[in-house]
Amino acid sequence: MNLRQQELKNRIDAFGHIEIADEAQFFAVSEMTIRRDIVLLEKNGLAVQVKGGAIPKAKICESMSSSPAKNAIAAAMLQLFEQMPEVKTLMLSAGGTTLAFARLLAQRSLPLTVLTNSIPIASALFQTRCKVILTGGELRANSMDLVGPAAEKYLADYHVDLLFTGCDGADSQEGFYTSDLNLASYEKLSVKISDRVFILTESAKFRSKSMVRFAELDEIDTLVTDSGLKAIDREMLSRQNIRIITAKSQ
Amino acid sequence: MNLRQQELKNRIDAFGHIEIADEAQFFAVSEMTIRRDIVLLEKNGLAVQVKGGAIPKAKICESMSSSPAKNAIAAAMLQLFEQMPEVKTLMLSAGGTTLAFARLLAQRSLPLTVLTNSIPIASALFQTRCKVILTGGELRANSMDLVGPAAEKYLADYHVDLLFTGCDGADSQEGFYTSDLNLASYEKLSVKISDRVFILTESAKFRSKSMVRFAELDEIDTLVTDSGLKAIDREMLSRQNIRIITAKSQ
DNA sequence: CCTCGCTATGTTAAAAAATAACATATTTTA
DNA sequence: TAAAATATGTTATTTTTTAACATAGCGAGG
Repeated sequence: MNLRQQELKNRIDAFGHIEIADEAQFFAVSEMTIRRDIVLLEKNGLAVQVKGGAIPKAKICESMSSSPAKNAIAAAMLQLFEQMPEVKTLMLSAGGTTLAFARLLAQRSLPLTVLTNSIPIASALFQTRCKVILTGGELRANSMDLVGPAAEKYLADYHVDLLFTGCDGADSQEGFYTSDLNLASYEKLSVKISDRVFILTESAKFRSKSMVRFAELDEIDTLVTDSGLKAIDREMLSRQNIRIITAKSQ
Repeated sequence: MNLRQQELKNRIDAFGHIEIADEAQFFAVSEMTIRRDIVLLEKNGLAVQVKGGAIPKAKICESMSSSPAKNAIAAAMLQLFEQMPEVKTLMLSAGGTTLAFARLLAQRSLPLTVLTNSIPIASALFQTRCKVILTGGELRANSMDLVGPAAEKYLADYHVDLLFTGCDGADSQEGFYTSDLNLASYEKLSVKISDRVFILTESAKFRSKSMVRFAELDEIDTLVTDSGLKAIDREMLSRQNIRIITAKSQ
């Protein structure tokens, strides 16, 4: 990336948005050149091209995209949740499905207290009636979550009515897994401080145990998943008194 | 906002972006109608119009805009900072100028440990070589900062080489002020756990004390400001052994 | 029950912006 | 230094956006 492009990015960040015509004049080059610069910045994920110019690229924060499957699960969870008006405090662990749920929650703007270790979730609930408490901790390298001993120390002082969490792998006899060691330790503690635990996960996560188990079956209250869950898994989980909610695909 | 517009917003959030042609077909209305819906969403700050469609609006997170004055101060600070290679840990308090500094720091991507209570700052330093530690705490209503007893408890365990902070008001005899009571309490503690304190602030903040003092003059090491600082203030501060760095306006 | 005024939507023409293709200049590299 | 690669400018074409006007639906008041 050349100097002009570097500086253009700075200007986009500084001003919040730039216009192609202005920048062409500022740098004394043709509009086409600025256009090409913007396309390059967009390729590198440093800016977003809008009508007459460009704006800064939002990092994962708000822009983490969800899938129809995740939305369906989140919607089913919300429906269930609305039948629990007594719940006042909940905890949302970092994850795509829990983020989808947080976005739905933001639309309702209920007066809840939400504890989370996910910046995207905190961001989604920003400026709603929810009181948002973010655990402290170290920012993970690839997702905007907070983990580490500090986050856990923080958690130890809390108690919540409900925990909503996803998983990276699941097994109908063994329990629920995550692929990150730090995260697993954090999740284990989350389960401990919560009265009831809801797992929100796509059925595809079943039959693939990943690295570390963070919850055994008897710690789980409800599983919310899509219609792809195999009958045998359904049977096994029910036998362990786990309630299964199946989201109807959209 | 009607049902279609509400649902359109959901779809924008869910998919990360939508195309006008697709949505016109999906809702069985003309493209013009979708266009009008998008400009309405944009007016309400719920989405951003891009070339062939729309994307979700990033909340304050990344998009907090900076001014040339703030950038100039941040640039001066960076220059100073680069002459201190021995510094390994620093703390950045929430604020516009400190955010501008964090953005410059992100470009250098130095192997530092940064402690902050600001989500925008954490976000700016995400995926750089900086190790970012976010204090826990309650999300403030109007800016993406973390404050409250939890944040302070968190802070109490730390020690850093340098603190960078802004202020809402300053006085060359009395010290530095902020307008928020919770924030002041947090800032006081920040000053305590830092070896050296740098104040980054526009000269316009002088001669207007705001509500609560968080630092007295003898606690401050260096003031970085623009060329608008009055000679009398400059004199006063120097007499208290405060080093003054003047950013050249851009 | 009608008509006025309001709003939402659709249609079309004009304007603006983005793209693609090619020409020219500039830098790299062998 | 010449050839190749890269960067920039110019123009024509296509796409997207805007603006202006037409139409349809709907409720309030007569």
